[in-house]
Amino acid sequence: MSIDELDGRLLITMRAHPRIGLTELARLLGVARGTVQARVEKLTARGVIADFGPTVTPEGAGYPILAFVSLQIAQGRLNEAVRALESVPEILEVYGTSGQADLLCRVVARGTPELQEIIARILASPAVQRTDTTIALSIQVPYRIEPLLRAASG
Amino acid sequence: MSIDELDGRLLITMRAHPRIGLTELARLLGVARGTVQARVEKLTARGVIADFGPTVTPEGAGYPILAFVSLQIAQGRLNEAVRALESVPEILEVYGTSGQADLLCRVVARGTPELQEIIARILASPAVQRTDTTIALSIQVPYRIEPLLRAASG
DNA sequence: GGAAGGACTGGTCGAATCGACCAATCCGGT
DNA sequence: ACCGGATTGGTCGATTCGACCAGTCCTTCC
Repeated sequence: MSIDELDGRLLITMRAHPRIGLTELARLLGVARGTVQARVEKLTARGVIADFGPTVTPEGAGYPILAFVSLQIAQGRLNEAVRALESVPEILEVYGTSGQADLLCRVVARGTPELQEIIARILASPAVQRTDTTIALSIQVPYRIEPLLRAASG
Repeated sequence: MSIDELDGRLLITMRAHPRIGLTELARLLGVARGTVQARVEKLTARGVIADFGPTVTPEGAGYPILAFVSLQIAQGRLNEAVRALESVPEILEVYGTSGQADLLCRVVARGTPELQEIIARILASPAVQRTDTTIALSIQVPYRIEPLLRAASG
């Protein structure tokens, strides 16, 4: 269920050099190319590597506003609420949560007026009782996974 | 600052077929290969495509617990707090926020006991006054970017 | 109206990589 | 001691990349 030291170095190196070939990757890691090939296949099969696709940033695509919206849902209407949220493309991910709120949504928008529209659209669902919006004013630590990989494998 | 229809189809196709070559990609999109090549270069230069590296899932790497921790920071000690958070590998991203809290952290852990340790480590910084932890109990909508790309370009 | 610049097209070229094989070796667990 | 999985080091053909090139189309500017 976890990753070993070679897996960690492999993932870190692949992320640092995205276009690297298996041949040079094996050279950097100090192992045979077949080994690298087998490891990558396993990591992909186990779901450690979700995909190799390009990482698209919403900011770059014209959505500079980021907000976290927590929702309180009417009893027994969770699925109905989730279906409504799924239909909003600006909602990037939704988690069921512990605590005061029931759902937590990561939302992006082209601007603050559009953010207001999106929140209004969320509230339009009768399953949603209350919303609480937190706007991300600044990025203090950009998303990173390398330190975790080092900690998990080193 | 935005993306056009061809950019949108390009990104969606690249994410759907990560290992696709420029040749077949151009064929699928119905444009010349040189065009695809130029578009990809521009999207990368503009930051729309952050990287081509593999997407590593914390769950797969042995960190099944996901939580959002909001922090209240002592006046004028924001940078000090951020430095402390940076040193914790399980903290994947941190945003400065509006509202009651000052910072919002995305945290992963191997288990709930370790999560408690991480929160304790966060509170160990004198710049951090109060924490409020929300655990993600379920994934209602997994992270997605394709609907946004369709909306942005279509 | 005409000129200029950029984007797109369709083609070719050599270098490099991939993915698949193979037999031999190493290591841990039974 | 034995067995099986993992790793190694090597080769093979097919595919792709990245760089060229000249020509056409469209938009913008003079």
